[in-house]
Amino acid sequence: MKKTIEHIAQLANVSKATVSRVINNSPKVTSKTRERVIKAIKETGYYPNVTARRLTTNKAETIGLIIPSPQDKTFGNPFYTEILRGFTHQAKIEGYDLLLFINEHQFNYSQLFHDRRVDGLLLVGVNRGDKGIIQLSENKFPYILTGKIDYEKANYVDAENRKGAYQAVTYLVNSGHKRIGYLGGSFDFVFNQERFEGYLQALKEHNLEYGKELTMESINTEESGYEAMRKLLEASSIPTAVFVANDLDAIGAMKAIKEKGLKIPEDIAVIGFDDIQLASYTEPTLTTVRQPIYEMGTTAISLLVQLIKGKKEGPLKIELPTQLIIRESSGKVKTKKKNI
Amino acid sequence: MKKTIEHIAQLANVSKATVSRVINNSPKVTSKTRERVIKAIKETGYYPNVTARRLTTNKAETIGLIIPSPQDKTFGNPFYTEILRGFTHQAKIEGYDLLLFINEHQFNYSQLFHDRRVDGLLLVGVNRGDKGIIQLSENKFPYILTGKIDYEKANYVDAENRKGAYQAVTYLVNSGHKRIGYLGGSFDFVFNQERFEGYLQALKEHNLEYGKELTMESINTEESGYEAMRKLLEASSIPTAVFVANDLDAIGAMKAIKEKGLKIPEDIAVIGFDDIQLASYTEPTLTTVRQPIYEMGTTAISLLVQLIKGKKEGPLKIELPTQLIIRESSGKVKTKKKNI
DNA sequence: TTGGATAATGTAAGCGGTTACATTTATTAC
DNA sequence: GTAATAAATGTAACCGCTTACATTATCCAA
Repeated sequence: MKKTIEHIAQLANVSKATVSRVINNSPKVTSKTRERVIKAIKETGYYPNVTARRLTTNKAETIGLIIPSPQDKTFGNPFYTEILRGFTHQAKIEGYDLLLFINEHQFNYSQLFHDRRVDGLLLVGVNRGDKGIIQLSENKFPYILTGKIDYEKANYVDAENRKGAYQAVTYLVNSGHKRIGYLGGSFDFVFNQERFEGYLQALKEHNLEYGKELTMESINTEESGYEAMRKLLEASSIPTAVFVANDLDAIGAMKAIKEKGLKIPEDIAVIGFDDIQLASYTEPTLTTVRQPIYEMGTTAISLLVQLIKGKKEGPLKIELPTQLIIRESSGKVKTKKKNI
Repeated sequence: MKKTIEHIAQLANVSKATVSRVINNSPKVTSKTRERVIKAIKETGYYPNVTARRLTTNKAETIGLIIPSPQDKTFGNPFYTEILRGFTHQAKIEGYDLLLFINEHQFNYSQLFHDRRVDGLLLVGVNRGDKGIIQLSENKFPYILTGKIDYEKANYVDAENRKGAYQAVTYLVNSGHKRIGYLGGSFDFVFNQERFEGYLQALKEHNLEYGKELTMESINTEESGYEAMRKLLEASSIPTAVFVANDLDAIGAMKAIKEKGLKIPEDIAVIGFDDIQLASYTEPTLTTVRQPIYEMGTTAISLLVQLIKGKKEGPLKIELPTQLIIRESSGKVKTKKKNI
């Protein structure tokens, strides 16, 4: 038996409109009739058809979540799982459904708005040069990014990448390190550049040397971190500490260091970025810059909903603070053999 | 300017019905009129309103994806990320949207059908005693689980857990191990029990000892694997090999073993289960039983769509084969000092 | 040329809600 | 008790599509 608002109306001996009012908690319904309607609803096990509601109200009640293509190795990063937790949690609170999409084959974001599939878009891991975002902005489609891109009008929630990196490297400097390497992801993502800039800034402020031979690119997987570190270790003069712009690379890097027979942190200190769960279980445990990933997720949803409802206007730019979590992989620089 | 099928009809000088036929590739439209309509659609940048279509056709064109609660530590497991890849990929192919839900506060699955929010449900990481599933089955709601539960009519896609575990342990036996430990997750999940049973079966077939002191429970996180292994190592007589029912626990276990000053695989061999990406980057690299996680994802979606379309009927029970991936963490048993 | 069959197109109802506006009922003031 | 006013409820149009059925156009045979 199919149940519609009509049936409930008949059962409760009222009009469809009244039933609708009860469902939507309109104040202008007598408690007597309200009870009759509620009784009818309970008896029949009626649930309003969301599709019908969405059609009349012209709202999708839905947020599109765009995640990086599965092809993209970075997708396996625990960062995404964690931020997803924040998204789902907050979306439920705000009463929005979350539609999952993968960003591949130059996926046309705008279409999701045109066919009324979503009210807003949440984009994760977008390339800094992505042109689709400009289109969204120009069409005034509500959207928010997790992470900055090269578009000054973009709405985003990010972490204080530069500051976090700066703090980490400063910590290394204060521990006596003078030759500090850098391993990080492609500048295709702004956060990677910012972390690098934080690293550079810390070096400059302390008049420490910087050179190409101290840095290596990796792509945010254990594998690439491993390879990058191996290359770095081939140089004639290797650093006494290395700041790695994300934890997965850091874990790979630690593997390379240990394989070379070097000790962490005695021979080379390592600091990562992210503070993924795994960071507490490496050997040694990983000192790292914690991003408030979960909170970035909930914040992003809240802001997006405000954009959707017109309670806020873009551009929205939020940066949440990071925190240096000190564990075993960082340490004071090894005192050189005193061969004066 | 809002665009509806009406506008296109006027522009192309045809009726709404004809436009609808063109959109839905109905064969009964002259190529002349079809072209006129297509031209009008292109000119206006018209996209059909999916909500309206869904209301008339009474289809949500949507699959609900239920993932374990964020509270649940296991959610961070790379297993989920990987299976998600399979889901999104296949859902796109089949033309279904994927709605993301989290399974918490005794979430009422059935409601999603009643309010026509979804056409089917895909449930990941469901507890073996979950009663909600019975309700789904009895209501003939299309759904599919990844992983068996205690309900013989349940539809599921799983891996050959027992067989995989059996192969792994048999491999250890063939490498000369006689005292083989087991570390695995709670029997709240059937796959854990099956893996344990595979372990037991292999022991029995080779007349090897088995005892409580050889096994320890963990919960599929590095942390718990670490703790469980530590406890196991406190026993008076420790195993020469340990089969760990999932990779994250195995990684934690390896940490505990190394911390104790023991070598892998010389002192204790370790075999995991899953073959997550990380398994290739541990030290030593982890021998493990590979599940076809991605394929489990695509298979689950395909089957679910067939259930939705009435092309198949439950119960549907699929088990995909596993494969033993041999890396460094397993090895021949250390030859005892020959004190005959 | 005509008529019957067939293909193309149009008409209009319906999907299940919401809501502006109309109508009825209750409340209050005198 | 009645009129004026406010509150509760009802009526009916509408959201933007799909589709059964009706109508018109096209084609072919006789």
